[in-house]
Amino acid sequence: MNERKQKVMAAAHALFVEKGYAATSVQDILEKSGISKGTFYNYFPSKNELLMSIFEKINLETNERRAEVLAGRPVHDKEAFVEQIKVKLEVNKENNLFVLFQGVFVSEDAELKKFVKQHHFNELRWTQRRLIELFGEDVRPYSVDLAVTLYGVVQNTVHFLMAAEEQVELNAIIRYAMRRVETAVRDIVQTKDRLLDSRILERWQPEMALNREKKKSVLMQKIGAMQETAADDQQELLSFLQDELRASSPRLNIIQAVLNNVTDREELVTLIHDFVND
Amino acid sequence: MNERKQKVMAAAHALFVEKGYAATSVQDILEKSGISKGTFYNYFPSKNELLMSIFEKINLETNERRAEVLAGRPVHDKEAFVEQIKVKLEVNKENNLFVLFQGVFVSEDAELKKFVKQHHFNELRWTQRRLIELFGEDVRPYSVDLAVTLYGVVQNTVHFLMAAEEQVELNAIIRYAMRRVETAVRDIVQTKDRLLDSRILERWQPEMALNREKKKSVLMQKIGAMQETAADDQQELLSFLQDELRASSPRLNIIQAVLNNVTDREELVTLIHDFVND
DNA sequence: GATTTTTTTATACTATCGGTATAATATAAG
DNA sequence: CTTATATTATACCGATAGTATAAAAAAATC
Repeated sequence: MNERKQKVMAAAHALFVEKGYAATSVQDILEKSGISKGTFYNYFPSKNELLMSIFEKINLETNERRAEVLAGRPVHDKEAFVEQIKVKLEVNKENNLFVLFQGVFVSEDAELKKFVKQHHFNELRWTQRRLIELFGEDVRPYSVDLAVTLYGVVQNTVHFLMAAEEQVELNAIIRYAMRRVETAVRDIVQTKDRLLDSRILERWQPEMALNREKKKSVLMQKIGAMQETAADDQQELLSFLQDELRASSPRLNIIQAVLNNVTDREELVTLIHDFVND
Repeated sequence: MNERKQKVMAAAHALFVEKGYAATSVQDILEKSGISKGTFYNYFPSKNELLMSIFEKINLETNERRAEVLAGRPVHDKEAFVEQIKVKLEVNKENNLFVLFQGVFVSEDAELKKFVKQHHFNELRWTQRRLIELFGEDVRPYSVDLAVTLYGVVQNTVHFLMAAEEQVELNAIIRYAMRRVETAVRDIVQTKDRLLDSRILERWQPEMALNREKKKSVLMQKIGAMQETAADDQQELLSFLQDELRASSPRLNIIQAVLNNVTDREELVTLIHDFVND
């Protein structure tokens, strides 16, 4: 991406975190990044689209950090899960996402609302999947309930402490919530106490799945493009990546290992992380 | 209050619920209520102040409905508690408060933010107190944790279902959350697992207490003013109310009974409800 | 009933907002 | 060198919350 455009995004990002979305005018962004209004609207169709670009960037980074946390550890590692939750909360805090998301709900931009809603659903689906990995298939029927509960307790506690201007000990909060979930799991599995259909989120997936296909396509094209200018030994690595990514369940560790030996891999790493963590 | 002013509030309230706060312009309110801009800014110093007036009115009505629910039932009646929680959620839904509150956080009006924050703390304090009434003094050290948990699970589930455009069965959600809390209570009391200091909200009370003194003063003045134009038999009732309200723990049932025999009691009922439920 | 005071109205105004339009200028590519 | 693209400065649009003001209407006072 254009270096200059990235500079504008960084400036806007800083202003949004500092003053909030609504309180930051386009004029502020122009002055901070030293560009003209024409250039701004050449880069971004609207202020809302700029915000979405920033969200997307944050999201990519979050997924990468979460993948790193889990790397080399079993999926049922509870400590890894706590750390992964923590990553999200840290990102939220660093980027003042709580306030930014609220600004979105106030705006009348339907696309922006949908974007944030989808993001929330993705997070719940991720939590749901991870909880099943943690506690086993027995909890699958209750996985949405548990995800909503965990998410609710953690988020509500954090927001409360922030409103009360108290120190927020993320580790303590997450571990506390996890202890509550563990007790709830035993209780719920035994009494078969279910509130929501665990497949309720699948209805919100198709669009995502399409999106995934698109990402896959972009990824394959990128690898193809790289192959055209690559040396022979690189060719082999890239071909292998293509095959492995096309598999129904790509072996992530192997991909990671191969990726480390690809030159000029920056963009590719980003794309693959995005694809794999979707 | 001015009848005309109330009509404006009702019109604005309807528009806010229908279109949201930010999307409703002052001009919209003028047209719907058929007043001029000058009159509007004579009634309300700003659009934000109008919103606060509406919040306050909603809050009074919520407290009244909650008091009615509990009337004549023991404080440890779990079903009554469920109904009281439901009252709040219904009010939130009817008035689209979730979106309205978010609009507040986006606005840069510090007073408005403070107002909503205080409202949230009051709700938590209320939940905390009721949970102790329900589960006994043993849970007091953990009452904030439990209140935040209950609140978090219920609110998050409701918001999720609304976002997913699913039907929201308030009763089922609240009862589910209560079952989780009951299990958590046993677990927590046994393991002495505490996250937050149960007195954490007391720090946010002094201002409330001042506010309460102010309400008391307004109430006493109102009764005094009514005495000046009242008949002798009314005088006695009003004097009794003053004495009783000054007591450290006013006997609510008796106040209610006496109040029923006061003529022209509308405003008084509102003030007393507000004071008593604070 | 006349006079005074208060409330309401209509209208024009300010400053700011997100976004558009355009003509001139600078930079890069062919 | 020429052409195409990117950037700039600037004026503009419609909508926003809120202010100012003078005239008209309503209410209160004498």
